[in-house]
Amino acid sequence: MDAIRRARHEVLLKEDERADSSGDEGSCREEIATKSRSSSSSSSSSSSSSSSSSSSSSSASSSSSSSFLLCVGSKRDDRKSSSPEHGDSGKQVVVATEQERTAMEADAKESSSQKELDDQLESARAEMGEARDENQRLKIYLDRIVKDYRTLQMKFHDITDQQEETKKSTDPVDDHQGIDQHHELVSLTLGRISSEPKRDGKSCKTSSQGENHEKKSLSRGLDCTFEASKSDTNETLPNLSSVNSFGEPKEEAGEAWQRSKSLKTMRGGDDDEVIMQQNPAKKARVSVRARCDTPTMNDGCQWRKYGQKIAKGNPCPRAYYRCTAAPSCPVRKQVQRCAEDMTILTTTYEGTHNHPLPISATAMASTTSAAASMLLSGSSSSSGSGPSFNSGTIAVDLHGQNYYLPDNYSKSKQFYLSNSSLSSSSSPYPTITLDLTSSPSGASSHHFSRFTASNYRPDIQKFAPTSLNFGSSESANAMAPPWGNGFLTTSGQSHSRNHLGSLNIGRPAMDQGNIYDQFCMQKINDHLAAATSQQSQLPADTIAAATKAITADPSFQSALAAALSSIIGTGAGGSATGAANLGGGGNHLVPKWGPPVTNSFSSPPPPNGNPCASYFNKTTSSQPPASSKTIFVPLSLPFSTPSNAASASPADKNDRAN
DNA sequence: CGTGTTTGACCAGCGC
DNA sequence: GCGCTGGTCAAACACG
Repeated sequence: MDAIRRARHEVLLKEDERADSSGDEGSCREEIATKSRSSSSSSSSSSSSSSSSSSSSSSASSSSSSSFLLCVGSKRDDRKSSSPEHGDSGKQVVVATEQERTAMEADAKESSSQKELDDQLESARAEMGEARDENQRLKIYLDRIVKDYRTLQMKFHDITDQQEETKKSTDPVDDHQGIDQHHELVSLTLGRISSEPKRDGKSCKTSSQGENHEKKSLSRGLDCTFEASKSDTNETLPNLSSVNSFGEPKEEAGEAWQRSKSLKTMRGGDDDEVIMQQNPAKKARVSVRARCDTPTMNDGCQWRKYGQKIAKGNPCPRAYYRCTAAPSCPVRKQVQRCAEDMTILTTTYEGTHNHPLPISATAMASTTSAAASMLLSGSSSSSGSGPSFNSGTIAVDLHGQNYYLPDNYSKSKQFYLSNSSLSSSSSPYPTITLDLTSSPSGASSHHFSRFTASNYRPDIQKFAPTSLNFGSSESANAMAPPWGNGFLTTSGQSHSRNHLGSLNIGRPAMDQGNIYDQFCMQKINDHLAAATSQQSQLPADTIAAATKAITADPSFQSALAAALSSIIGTGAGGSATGAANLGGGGNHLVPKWGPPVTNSFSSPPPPNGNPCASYFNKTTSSQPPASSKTIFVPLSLPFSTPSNAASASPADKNDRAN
């Protein structure tokens, strides 16, 4: 009781402190104090008629409630102490009985009020417990961060020491090795270093400076916990609390884009400018390669073309689009056809929408955001690619869903920063490529997308292809492909029907009213998060583990079946309504199954001669600077990939049949 | 007339 | 400093 009272008093004191302070610290204590404040204010409002919403200040109301609590205790003590007085004398007895009667009446009144107080105490106790738990969680999280930081710091020192030793021991003429090691160090710099050898050479020239810079970058990245990258100049640290609390990392890419716009294009207003100055350095691009006959993939967003260029090395023009769903939306995309296979459309997204998206656009937005987050977080975590790098998690916020990826996830080197895996080799942005043009072959793979983040290290060729199997081949056959062309750009209505059965990194798009999709994706995501959080020894198998977890869940399977039936049942209803971006293919609502493709790194091109796969093989193997790593991550990307001759999947047939 | 596209010009970054 | 390239702007144009 005493402890509770003390704790409550502490809470109230904190409330007073909060009332006094400006509240810009954003620390854990502040958060708890905030929580306690809300709880205490609610309890105080229930206890007394003068609620906190009245004209009296919050501190006054809180102090009154605290004194009230103390008063209750004293009354109880008075009652106990007054009882022995009853049997002293007859007169006193009469007086005592009268007193007792009045006391009884008072007791009756008090008992009711005491009940209320007990309730309040109970609630306060519960609130305190919650606050304590929250505090505990935050403490654990903070400890983890500090631990990670120290571990990485030690690792960094080890690496630098090793580099020094090797530099001393090896022939100084052996520049290549030095460069390689520098690459290794560069990988610690959270991905802002270009892969171009010239720059590396330049970095080697100023090795000491480079090391300092790298250390600085690393430390800064660690300070920000999950910040992916930093530019070289004058960046300010982002709001730590916002990063650590996983609140809205959504804005990161958008802010990055704002920075990329440079000063001349600050038309977006003061807010954007402030944002740009606050968080200037994060830049992640997500490239999506998909077969698409239409001029652009239909990802559900509204885009306005603002430019077109003939990029070097590709006769196909590159189109520049800007999101027009909101005037200040920083998201842009570049659309370019693959030079070697004109059916492949490469869409590069930059930024994150700062506005509510139509349901039809959430899948792409979530996926790209997730990929960008993975890229960024993976880049920061890939700094610990050394063998002894351990501990720590990567948080990937997928539109409100936080995933904690163990460090082994990053240790598997599944995600890399890159200049770009696209033809724009000079792009300094980390780019992750989601290849939806093909899927791995094999019994366990049917419609998997390829999730590729190209690496800026050509000397590293560690591939960790991982395929996700959602179960038996029958169930896989029953599953619709992750990308269909149900998404309409301008209609704002979702007609997605074909994003089941695939692992959606982000929040899935869904038919309005089709909760099965969401449920399934939620299931998948949850399972993936659970599986990845449990992985410890075999990072390359973690997704497979997640798959196991997914497929092992009968509820998921039933939900999947329900979703499928729902999709099939309502499939005919989802018709294209002539989205502007859909072009001639807008009428085709046939889901597309990617042709079976084997692992592009270890296996020959697919038998059907998928040019995209061959292209990707080229990009990954024959092009030295673009060594990429690919894992098979089924993505729920409902692009419009209409009218494709290669589309002959069972789901396709089903769709046509319906 | 409003909206979106086209396209030449412009600008910045980078390498030589 | 110059040229190249990517990215963006904005006037002109097209379309419904």
